[in-house]
Amino acid sequence: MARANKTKYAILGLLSLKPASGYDIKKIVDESIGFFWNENFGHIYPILARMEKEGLVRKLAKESGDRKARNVYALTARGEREFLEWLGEPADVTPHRNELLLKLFFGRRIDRGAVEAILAEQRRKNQELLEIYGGVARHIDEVGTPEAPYWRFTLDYGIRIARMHVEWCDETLKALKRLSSSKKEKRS
Amino acid sequence: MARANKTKYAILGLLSLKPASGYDIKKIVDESIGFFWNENFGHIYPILARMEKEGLVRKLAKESGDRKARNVYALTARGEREFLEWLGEPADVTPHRNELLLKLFFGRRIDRGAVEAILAEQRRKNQELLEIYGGVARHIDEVGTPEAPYWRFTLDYGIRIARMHVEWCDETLKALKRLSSSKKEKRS
DNA sequence: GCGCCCATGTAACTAGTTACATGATTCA
DNA sequence: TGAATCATGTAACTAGTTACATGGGCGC
Repeated sequence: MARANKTKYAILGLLSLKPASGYDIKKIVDESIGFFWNENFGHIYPILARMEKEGLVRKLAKESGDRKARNVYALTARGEREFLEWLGEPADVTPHRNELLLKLFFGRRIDRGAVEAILAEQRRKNQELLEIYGGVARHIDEVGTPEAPYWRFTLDYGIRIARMHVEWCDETLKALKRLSSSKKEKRS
Repeated sequence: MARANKTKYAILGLLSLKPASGYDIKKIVDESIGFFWNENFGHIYPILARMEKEGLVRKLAKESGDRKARNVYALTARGEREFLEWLGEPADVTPHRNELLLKLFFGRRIDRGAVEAILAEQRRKNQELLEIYGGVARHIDEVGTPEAPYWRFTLDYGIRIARMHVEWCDETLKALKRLSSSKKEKRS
């Protein structure tokens, strides 16, 4: 049920908002969905070419200026259909492969201080994210386009997850301290 | 700084707990860290072979029974060193590529009901996870091995994230309803 | 003229998935 | 005897990353 080639759907989605070049796509990804998505040129260009062959996207005529070899793509009807089909399907759960948890799972193999350092660093980074997100939220609320509520939902998700990280780090750090002290008590 | 080939470190970590075969590794992953990690045979076997060539793991002598071609691997000193080195480094933030958020970002392109269905399904699956985790928590608390606290930390993370999902789904569903009603008001 | 951003692309590689082939053991 | 599980592995593939090559346009 879950589909592979997520890059394809991300590109179809962005093109469904407005026509864009490969370069644009990369920029839009970085600037607007960068906190939960990434793409790179080495993948975007070949995939655009393939999608054109498959009739999902088409190259628009060069802009009047024609100043450069800018290949601007737009969705075709088939591309639109395929995008909407994917969009209506339920999304995967199971965000697999969490390296932080993998490290923590093996945490007993290093000294407590090292584990604490990892958690502290994680907490710091997420606190940082929270501050950035605050600014983004203000920005979204200002624009007020019809898409804005949906963008706001994704941002809320990001905020909640960062907050959850901070809280979990705090709790885990506390629990580690308790671990240490109960060890000491046993020794005495 | 962030290292690729996460499978390698997962395998080194598991072997650091006790020697195991490729088959064992797959089973351990599924049964104990399956909620945040996955591996498959087609990757495990080649990578074990490669690590043996690199001197990170070594094949133990066949067990006395010798009943079968079971290749049991153990860490070498070098493997141990490499594992600990990785373990001490801070973990990545940025859990990239969240398909749920990608869909939601484009949510305005489908009707409200379809978005609600996606969220409801997501909520349901996470509620389900929460129940499973409850059982796992009891299990961990019973065993009481020295590793148990660390395993408990990873599980707490899973619980928090599932809870966060449920809450966020609820809030987002509410917000969607508000969106609908404000549209209607404007129309009247 | 130099550095920076725009812009497209290819090549080489690594990681990871899926499907398949093979055969032993265990137990109902 | 036949299904389930144990056990190893290969082949073919897809996705995704990194590094590189190339060149135009713009502003200082």
